[in-house]
Amino acid sequence: MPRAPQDVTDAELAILQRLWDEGPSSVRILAERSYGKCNASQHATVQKLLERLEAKGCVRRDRSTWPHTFSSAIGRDELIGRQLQQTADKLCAGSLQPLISHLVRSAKLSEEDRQSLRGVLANLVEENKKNAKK
Amino acid sequence: MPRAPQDVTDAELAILQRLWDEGPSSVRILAERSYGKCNASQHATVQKLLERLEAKGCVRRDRSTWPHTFSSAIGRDELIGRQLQQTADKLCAGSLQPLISHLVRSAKLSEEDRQSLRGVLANLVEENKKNAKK
DNA sequence: TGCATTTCAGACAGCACGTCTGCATCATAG
DNA sequence: CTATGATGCAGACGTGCTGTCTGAAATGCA
Repeated sequence: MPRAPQDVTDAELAILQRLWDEGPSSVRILAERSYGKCNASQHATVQKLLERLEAKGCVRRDRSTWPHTFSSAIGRDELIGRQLQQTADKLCAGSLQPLISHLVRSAKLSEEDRQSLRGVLANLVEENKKNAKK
Repeated sequence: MPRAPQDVTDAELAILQRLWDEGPSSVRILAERSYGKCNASQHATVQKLLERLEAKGCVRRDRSTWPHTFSSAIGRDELIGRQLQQTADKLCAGSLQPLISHLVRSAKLSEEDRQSLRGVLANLVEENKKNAKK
């Protein structure tokens, strides 16, 4: 049984983080921020990672500029969701509920965290009522 | 930069699931449940996976019986926690809070789910008050 | 003792992933 | 237009993980 490739690799993630933090960039900018005074092969490495990220739909490439400008196609939050769904698939038959209850039970929540959670829950109840009405 | 090995591999996880579902077992039982009428090499494969799981502290081996009896050393919930912490480390600088808020916001929660969540939250508040008192 | 089962150590192939090389392409200066 | 330097692109490579497999030693039993 062959192994399944990861959706976003560690090195790829490092690039994504930079795009999230610093916005659209060229390959050179990204490479220099990562390596500092990058040489040719390091430059090519970053380019390859971007190419793979683009193939995975995680990065957009603007070919109208020169050099090309890369920007993230998914947000941090979206990637979090994918990762969570992945662990849910592996460990909970796809259900996210066990993850939630685990987190709420085990995580050290600050008072603000609990407040915001209660708020979100209340909103959910509201929306639910609306949906039920119509 | 070398890649980091996974903590629990897919094939290893399949073995763990069986131990969780069916309790302590011998290698043969596990192999037959996985392959059905397993041959020698499949038997050895399961053995190797158990050996690696033991090295990772996920499986206990009782060498006083013959054949050895294997049982899971960690629960499903504990592994969930490890996975969650891992994604938190990668995407949220180690904080679990963003994971919680993402789940509560995005997941399709049933009415019971929300009820139980509210209950857990209330309990947390209670405990917090107690801790604050003493 | 002979036989079947299990354990153990190690080898192996396939592949993911990060890296690197060579060449084509483009923009700009002179 | 040509020279020059930066960039894009396609593909190869090494390392090491992962699942699988082989062979021999160890164990229990008739």
